[in-house]
Amino acid sequence: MNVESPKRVEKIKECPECSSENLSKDYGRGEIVCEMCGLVVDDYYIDEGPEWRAFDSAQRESRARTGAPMNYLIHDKGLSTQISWKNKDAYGRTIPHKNRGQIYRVRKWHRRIRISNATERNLATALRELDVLSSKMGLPRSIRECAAMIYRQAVEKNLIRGRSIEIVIASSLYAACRKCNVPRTLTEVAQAADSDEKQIGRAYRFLSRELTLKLMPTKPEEYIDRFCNKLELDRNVISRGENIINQATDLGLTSGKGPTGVAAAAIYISSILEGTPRTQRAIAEVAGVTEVTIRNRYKEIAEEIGIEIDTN
DNA sequence: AAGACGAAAGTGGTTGA
DNA sequence: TCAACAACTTTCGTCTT
Repeated sequence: MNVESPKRVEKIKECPECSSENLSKDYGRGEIVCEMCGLVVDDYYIDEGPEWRAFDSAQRESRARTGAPMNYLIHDKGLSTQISWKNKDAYGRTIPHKNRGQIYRVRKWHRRIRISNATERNLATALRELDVLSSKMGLPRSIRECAAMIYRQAVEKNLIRGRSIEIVIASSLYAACRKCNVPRTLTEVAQAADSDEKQIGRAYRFLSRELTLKLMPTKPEEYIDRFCNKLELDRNVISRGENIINQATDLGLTSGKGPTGVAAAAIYISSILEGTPRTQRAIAEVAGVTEVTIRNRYKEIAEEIGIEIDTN
């Protein structure tokens, strides 16, 4: 862990350029930006004090640090050492001249073994990228490892050629999330990776076909928990929402429909029924769909299930 | 002013010839 | 490779509270 002190030197209160106090924090990028003149006041904004515990995924996400823990998941698991270029032995004694040739050869081979070929080098940078990306998204270790495995397989099968590491890493991560039943939407991954959603999607489809990842289409209820957390809705809404989705699924209302849209509609209905309504817009935003889609879904569902919704 | 509603046109992806 | 198609989005005007 390349950790320096978590306390930043001092808190910056105003923009040095225009002395405005409207500074906004961009956690995704780790920057503090002045809203008046657009100056990036601090581009290494990471820590804002301790985050003690995270009770759920939303909190973890909002509290997580952006930086990359540097050690695990590095291609050689961070276990490598380098032989120093000083001609000293472990006790600091100078190595006699007659042994220098030997030491030199050892060093040379040691380096060559460590990051020998192109694939290993590729893997090294890729896994570093994976680490950055997944900690940005607040994903647990198990998913990183899953993504790393997928990526390794892709490397072994020579599937990366012609695709950028960035894109393949992002799609491996997306696949891993689905495999572990903690789906993130393609949009979310693309935003965090700061790259093109279409490319990631294409790479993902390619990977899943070539590696036969056999991933089922995502089920709407897997989104409910996370969306509800973001909307600060309690357990009752979540379980009622899941209930609604199950009913809708039994009635065949969900097949062919976008899972996020269905989840959003279920949450909408459920939040109203539980007395803690959220606006369509708010739900649409966290779910990554439009209000119109929510409307269409929830009308279908409400009608079939026989739930009446008063909008008064 | 904010939220919900719905019509109409547009978009990107899948399917089948 | 192309066209048809369904799902979803965008946009915009209207209605309600």
